[in-house]
Amino acid sequence: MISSMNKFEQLPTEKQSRIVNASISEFAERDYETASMNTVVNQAGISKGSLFNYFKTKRVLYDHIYKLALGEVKSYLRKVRDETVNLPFEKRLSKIVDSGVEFIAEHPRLAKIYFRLIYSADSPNRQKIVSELQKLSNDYLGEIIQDAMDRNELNSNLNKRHAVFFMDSILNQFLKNYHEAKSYGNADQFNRDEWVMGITTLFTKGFSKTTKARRH
Amino acid sequence: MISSMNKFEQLPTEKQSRIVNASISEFAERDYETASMNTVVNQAGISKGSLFNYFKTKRVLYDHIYKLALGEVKSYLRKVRDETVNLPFEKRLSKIVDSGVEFIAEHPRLAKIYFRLIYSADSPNRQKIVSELQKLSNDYLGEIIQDAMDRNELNSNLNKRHAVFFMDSILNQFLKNYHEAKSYGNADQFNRDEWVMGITTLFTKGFSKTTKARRH
DNA sequence: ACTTAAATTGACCACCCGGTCATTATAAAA
DNA sequence: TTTTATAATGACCGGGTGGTCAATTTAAGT
Repeated sequence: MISSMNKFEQLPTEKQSRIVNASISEFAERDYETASMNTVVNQAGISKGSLFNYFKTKRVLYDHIYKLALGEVKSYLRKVRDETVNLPFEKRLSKIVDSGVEFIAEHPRLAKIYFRLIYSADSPNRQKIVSELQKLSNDYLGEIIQDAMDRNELNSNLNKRHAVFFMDSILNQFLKNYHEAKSYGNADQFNRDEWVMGITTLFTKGFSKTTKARRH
Repeated sequence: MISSMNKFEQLPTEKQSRIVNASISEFAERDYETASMNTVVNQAGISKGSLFNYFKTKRVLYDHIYKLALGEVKSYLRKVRDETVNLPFEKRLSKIVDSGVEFIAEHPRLAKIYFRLIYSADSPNRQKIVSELQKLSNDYLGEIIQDAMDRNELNSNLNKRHAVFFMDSILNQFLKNYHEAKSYGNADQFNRDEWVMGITTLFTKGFSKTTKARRH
């Protein structure tokens, strides 16, 4: 197999992980334009020439790293999806939030790269990446919402595209805020259970008076 | 009054607006770190020394511009709030979205700066700015939600902090996507009325089966 | 041990940055 | 008109960037 990454992939794994580690740190800390290849080589303990031998340009290195981050996110999502297939919608939602929180705790730097991708992103190829992510989220949340509709937990007439969008907005924004609060050291203000309940309540019942009679 | 902006404010208005214009364009196009003072001076048609005479540093210029952008956004929000005090919640929400769309159409560069602020933001002072914005949104949407609660349009037991957060997430994300779709030339895929209805439906009724009996 | 091939290095390049300041052009005061 | 104060200029500075490549070190082949 003729991979464009050959040079890098044939390196001893220890060296590979030093480089990946340094790159993740740098791209988590600074956005694409301001991230420095010099910082990467210094922290990885290799020479500049070597890095540019393994990755022809900064762009290629960045592509490698963000794909890696996204891969981790995806595998986490897949895992929680598969582990909750039989649970009701509310429990599923709750588990998704939990697993997001867990992911952030375990991979804070990857989370930072992920949020940079979906929110900020003067990253190269932004348009392509964002539309890929929208498809991903659409497939993922779309499936979960469809399941809930099939089980009569959600209104089968709802506009799936809208529902996915709303859910995606809220989940990502919540996790991003949680992540930031955590890195600023005041995550304790978040009562996760309360928030999860809030989200599920919004999605199922909405916020209007439950006893209010509907006209006609 | 001893303003730190004196130098700039005492300039002929025509020159001021050339500088502000160029700065807005640059900070809309590139984020803080990569925005170039050279580009600004060239586009404004003034010398570098002059710009640094009016604004001591890049930071000071940026502060001036983002405050300007935020001021415009705020005045727009205030306007729609005041014009809709007597309308029901759903109509109000609809008008807010409309006015957001209108703002983006009229001030696309300011919108870009605004979204950069709330989403991306490796801007200087990010933490302070973001918390100011959260307070702003909290006051603004909080008031509208409170009004709706007072009129029995929304459940008076709902967690206002949550409701504000959810609404803020969805509104901003919707407008951001709309803005991006527009600048990529495919805004036609957005049926604004449908989306507004979707948002209000979510907020009032939620997405569960409406006929489903509630226990007790 | 000697030769050859491959991997690693870091000085170096052209370019751009934010910011400075001696010099020049402009306007006000005399 | 001449002098003085003020405003505008752009060459220049130190520093950082992504990327290159001749020179050197390391490893492999004989």
